[in-house]
Amino acid sequence: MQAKTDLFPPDLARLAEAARALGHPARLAILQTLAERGTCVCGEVVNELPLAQATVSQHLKALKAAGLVRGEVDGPRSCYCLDGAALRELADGLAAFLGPVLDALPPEADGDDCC
Amino acid sequence: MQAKTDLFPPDLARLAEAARALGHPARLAILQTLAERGTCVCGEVVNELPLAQATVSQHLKALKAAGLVRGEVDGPRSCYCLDGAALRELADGLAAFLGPVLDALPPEADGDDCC
DNA sequence: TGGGGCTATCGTACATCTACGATAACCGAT
DNA sequence: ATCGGTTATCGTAGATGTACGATAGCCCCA
Repeated sequence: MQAKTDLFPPDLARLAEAARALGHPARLAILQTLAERGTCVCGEVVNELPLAQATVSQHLKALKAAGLVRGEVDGPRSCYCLDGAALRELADGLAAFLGPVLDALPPEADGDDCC
Repeated sequence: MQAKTDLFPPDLARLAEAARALGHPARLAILQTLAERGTCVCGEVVNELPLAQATVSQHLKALKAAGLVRGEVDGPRSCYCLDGAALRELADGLAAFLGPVLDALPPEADGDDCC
C-alpha cells in the first residue's frame, strides 16, 4: 500500500496494521480454528474454510507477516500456531485505543447527540 | 471486494468489516481527533492530518459506512461525531473474539511452544 | 445578489487485496 | 530412487483501497 504510514504516529501505524490483519473473515476464522485446535496443520485449516488451499496459504502468510501467527515448516506438514504475546499485545493495543475514545464519549450514554 | 463474506459466519463478517475500518492509521487518527475534540468539523480533522481534504473526506465516508461515525450536514460545515453505540459494540465484538482465543492459548504463558 | 469559505463528489492513477489454478519444493514411505 | 501427500509460491484476473487535483454544491455574510 502506498499509505503514508510514516506520516502517522508509529503506534497508530502498528495498530492499524494489526487491525488490518483482522479485517477479513477468513483470517478471523483461521485464528479461531488455531485457537480451538491448538497447534494445527495447514490442511486442517483449509478443510475448515470454503477457500482454495492457495488462498488459505496466502491468508496464513498475511497473519504470519502481521506476527499474530507463527509457523514451523515441519517436514511435509507445516505447523501453525498462535503467537500469544502478539495477540495479547494486540488486545492491549486495541483496548488502549478504544478505551480513551469510549471514555471521551458524551456521558449521557444513549441519546447520541451530535453537535 | 469480492471477498466471499457470505461464505463465513455473519458475526465474523461483521467483525472483519469493523476491523477493516480500523485498518488505516488515518482512520485511527480521525477517531482520536473526534474523541478528543468531541463534536468536530471536517476542516479541523483535515488540519490534524497530513492528507488532502478529499482524502480525509473519503476516510470519513468509510468510517460512516462502517457505522463508527455519524455525520450531519450542518450548513457550510459538516459535523462529525463518534457513534458511541457502534464503538461499544465493536469493542465488545473484539473482546468476544479475542477473549476465547487468548484463553485457548497454552497455559505456560511465555515459552510459546509450537507443535 | 455576489463573493468566500467549507465539503462532497468525480475522475484518475497507481498500489494492494482476494482468489484461484498450476506448478514447484519438500519430506516420508514404499 | 520414486511415488504420494502436503504446502508454498508463481502468475493472473478482477475488485478494492489510497491519494490527489479539479470541480460542483452549499450556506453564511456583506
